[in-house]
Order: sequence, then structure tokens, then C-alpha cells
Amino acid sequence: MDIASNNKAIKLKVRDQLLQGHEMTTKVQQLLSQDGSDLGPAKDLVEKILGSFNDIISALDSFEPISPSALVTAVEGSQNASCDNDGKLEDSGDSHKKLGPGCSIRISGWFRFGSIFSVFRKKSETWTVESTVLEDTFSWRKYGQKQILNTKFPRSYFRCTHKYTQGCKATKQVQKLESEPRMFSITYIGNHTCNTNEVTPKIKPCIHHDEIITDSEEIQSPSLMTSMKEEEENHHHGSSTESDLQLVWQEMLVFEEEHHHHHEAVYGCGETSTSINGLDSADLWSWQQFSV
DNA sequence: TGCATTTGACCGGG
DNA sequence: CCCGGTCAAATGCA
Repeated sequence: MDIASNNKAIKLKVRDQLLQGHEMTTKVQQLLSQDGSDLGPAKDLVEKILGSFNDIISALDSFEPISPSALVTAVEGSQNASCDNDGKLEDSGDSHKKLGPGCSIRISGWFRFGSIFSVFRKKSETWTVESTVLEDTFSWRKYGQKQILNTKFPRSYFRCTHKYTQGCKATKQVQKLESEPRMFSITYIGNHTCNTNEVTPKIKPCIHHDEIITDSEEIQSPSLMTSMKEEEENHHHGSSTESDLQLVWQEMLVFEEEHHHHHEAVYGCGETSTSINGLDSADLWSWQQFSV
């Protein structure tokens, strides 16, 4: 099998997996919508499923092989996008779609998997995600927090833990959405150049949706997905998988472009460890060590 | 004790 | 000069 067809096969496999996950998530959501049932197990299941989504997508995303202008709509300055008091998201762009109650956003080309997690993906190195979860597959260290003018919630600043050890320039900014306090706007700036293979995966807490959105003072819970990922990595030993995924990612983007599938971007939660402190009106968010 | 977070100070761009 | 982003000393925590 040549490289092209191999990549195609991988691409299809990834797509299949994601679509399967979508179906499962949809079913579980239906369960959750039913009154009177015990929601605990269902919520856990959703957490796992969405964690898988985020795992895959984060892995793909981390390679940043985005082909020029791909289908991903430019969202230069998307970190400035925010919901005003009327719940409308402001954006300089001209392509908008509805995101939840009262929020319109510029849409990137992506798959539709649900309504938990939406993405403003961009061609280059800055993109914004809206999610109920604050986690991804990278290791972040908080270096600042700022109250932004005319916003209710402070913005937190994070840099890659490996900034100094490996010169990784990736940063991210996190801010609660005023229109939907359950959601966080997460802006990723720059791509990770750190060698995550050097980082020893750690079993760390995984945040559950409910915990994130509550006003709990301190949140830490065990991760299920991290160990799974760890095992997976032991099987793949990294390198070839990475290049495969990079190519797959490119092809996925092109694939979507070719088929004119420009959807609202939605996918699930991550499974990294996240420690969240003081989620009150002056929210402080703190990502702790985690690695791919 | 070492590492992560907090938070006021500082800096640069508009 | 204002504001957003970053720095770095102080503080917290395991």
C-alpha cells in the first residue's frame, strides 16, 4: 500500500471512530434527557466518550499541518470574539451561525458531533474553542490573570509547561462566556513545539462537566482516560503515528473542503488533568501537569 | 523544599 | 494614556 492510500485508510478509520462516538453520544444524550432515570452512569459515559473525541482531535490538532487556507475559516483575532450582554457573539467576520441560545459565531469547517464543544478553527496559529471543559492534552502553567474591560469574568493566561525547557511557545487564554457561564472560551495561540514524548504521562484528575460548571471551590477528580492513553502510546511508540496523523489531518481537512461540508464545529471534552480553583465570580483556573 | 499559583507591577501597542 | 499581555516576587500546597 502506498503512503497516500494508507493515509486515506487511516483517515477513514479516524472518521469512522469519530462518527461512532457521535452516535453513542447522541444516544446517551437522549438518555440524559429522560426524566427520572439515574443520570450518574450516563453522565460518566458521556464524559468518556467526549474525552475520546477530544483526545483524537487534540492529537490531530497538535500537529498543525493545516494546509494553506484549508477549509478552516480564518479567525484571526477570534480571541476577541465574545458574547455581549444580549448573548450575541461579536466577530468581525461575516459568516455566522447560531451557537446555542443567542450566540452566533463564525464557523469553521468541521464535523458535527453534538453540542458540547465548539471550535473556531483557523488556518494559522490562533484558534478559539468554546467548551464546558477546560482540558486538553497539553501541559499548561498559568502565568497570569486579568480582568478584561467590559467583561464579567477574568481572563486567565497559560503557557506551555515546557516553554523554558524546550522553548515551546504555545499559550492559551481562558475566559468564561458571559452569555453562557457554563462555557469557557479557550483561545490557543501558537503551536506546541515541545516534544511531548519526553514527558511522562501522569495519572491526573479529570474534570467532569458538572464539576466545572458548578461553583465548587476546588475541583479534582480521578482520570480514567489518561491511563488509557498511556497504554495506547506504549503500543504505538509515537513517531510514525504522529506523521500518519499529520497527513491524515491534512486529508481530513481537504476531504471536508471537497465535499463542501462546512459545519458547526462541535466535539467533546478532553481527558487531561485540570485543577480548577475558585470558580466563583472571580474565577481562577489552573491547569496542572499533564502530557500526551 | 520544590513546584505551581496568585497578583500587582511593568511594558508595549494603539 | 488605556488596555491587554507578561513578568516575577510572594504565597500556597503537597
